[in-house]
Amino acid sequence: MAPPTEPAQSSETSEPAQQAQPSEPAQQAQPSEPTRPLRSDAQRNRELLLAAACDMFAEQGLDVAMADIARRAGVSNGTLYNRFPTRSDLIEAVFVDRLERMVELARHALAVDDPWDGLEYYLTGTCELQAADRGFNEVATRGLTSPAARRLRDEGLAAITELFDRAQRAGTLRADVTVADLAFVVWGISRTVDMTAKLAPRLWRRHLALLLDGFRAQGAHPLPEPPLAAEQTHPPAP
Amino acid sequence: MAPPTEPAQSSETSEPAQQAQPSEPAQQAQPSEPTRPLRSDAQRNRELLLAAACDMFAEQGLDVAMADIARRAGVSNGTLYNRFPTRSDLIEAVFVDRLERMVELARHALAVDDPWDGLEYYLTGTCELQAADRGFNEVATRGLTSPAARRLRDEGLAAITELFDRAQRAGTLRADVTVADLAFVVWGISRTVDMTAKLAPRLWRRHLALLLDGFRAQGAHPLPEPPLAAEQTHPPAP
DNA sequence: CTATGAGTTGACGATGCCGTCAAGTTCTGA
DNA sequence: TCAGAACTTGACGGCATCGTCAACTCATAG
Repeated sequence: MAPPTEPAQSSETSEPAQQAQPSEPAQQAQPSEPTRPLRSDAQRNRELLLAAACDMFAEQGLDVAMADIARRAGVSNGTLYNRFPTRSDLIEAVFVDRLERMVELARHALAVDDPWDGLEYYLTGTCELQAADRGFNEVATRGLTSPAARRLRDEGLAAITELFDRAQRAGTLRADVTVADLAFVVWGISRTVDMTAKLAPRLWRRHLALLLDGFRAQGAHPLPEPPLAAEQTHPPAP
Repeated sequence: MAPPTEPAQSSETSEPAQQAQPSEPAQQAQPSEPTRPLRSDAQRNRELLLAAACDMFAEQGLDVAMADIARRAGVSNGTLYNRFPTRSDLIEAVFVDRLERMVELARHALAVDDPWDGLEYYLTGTCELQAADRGFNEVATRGLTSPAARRLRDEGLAAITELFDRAQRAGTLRADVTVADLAFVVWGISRTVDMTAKLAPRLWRRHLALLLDGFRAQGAHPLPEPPLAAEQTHPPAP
């Protein structure tokens, strides 16, 4: 099977390219808690808010003023707080779909024949998501903490681990790295994207290529520190 | 000549190890502008402020409240603003000495016999400075803009360029990288330091080692993007 | 010793953001 | 159609930070 071509699209424009407006079927149907459905107008407002937040996060980062989001959505700040009591709630709601995309990406990557190409495919795709959306770039480093997000993260992690093992078995990925070391990719590219989004929006690819060469088995030199253990890669429970 | 051993000290403690309290001979003697010397008490306050700022920047980053710095120095906020009208002024004043250290480091590195070792020595030293001081870690990515800082930066750049050329001539550093690509090291490690200073204060060394392996000529794969040109690496004039 | 101006003080107004709530509006089920 | 619950509104109080300024203090030159 040939590598999927998806992550080749030009997604390093500064303008976040109107992506994946969240249109989930409204409030999460937690099996354990039968929350009554939202009233129709409330539901509409919720979607307006998510769309507004998605746009503003993408353009200005996760720290935009809550009131600005409400204004952009065309509702009052009271409504915003009604629907999403904390900023975190809003962030989680906006970015779950992106996590889903990452999981999908990892599974696609497993379908790539050559293990190294698969890994590269996955990382490029992930970084493209980061480069396309300032908000997601921050999310990717800070991490999300909701149970739903954690579940998705674990799913993704499983796929990536497989991706890693495969590439190590093939002898192309150096043997002394762990999935935890992928944090360096996310973190590093994240900063480069921050710094160069305006000036040189494609430069992160160069950073990625260099770092990736450091992950190759060929010519690897011993590493000075043990990897981060058992995924303390991300913040404690909500 | 054997590699100097300086950057081996354990400077990755979270507590910034009381380093290099600024004790410069008071206000900068600009040759063009014969500013009258500060009154003795004012001079003392200036030093108290620099010391306080140095500590607080190191512990809490560059965004600490100005009033907190003044309080820690034992003076009123009015005095702080008197001495340093803007936050930038204060930051520049606090961190010039660190820039000097970086220049020094680069020159030391040139004294190392093996070109690659010299490069590694320089980068490790720089990153140790970043890891030891949250404020400097931010400065290293944002950059300073005062004329004095720019001059120092250019001096350092000259030394590093020589370091680079030497290593490329020796064939250990890959031929398709530029000094501008060192930004990836600073930026990347900067983020890793941010994320792991509490949890795993030495982990950045692993990140550095991986990235450094990517800079080796041996087993280099072609890079997808041209390097950043002529040093737009840093922000516009003050 | 004293006059003078450099330096200090701390209260103050301005700004921006957060999150709440009582009063008003709108949807929905009967 | 209508009652009542769900939802919205926007003004408000609270908080933190910034930078200023008139009144005061103090170092220094003469």
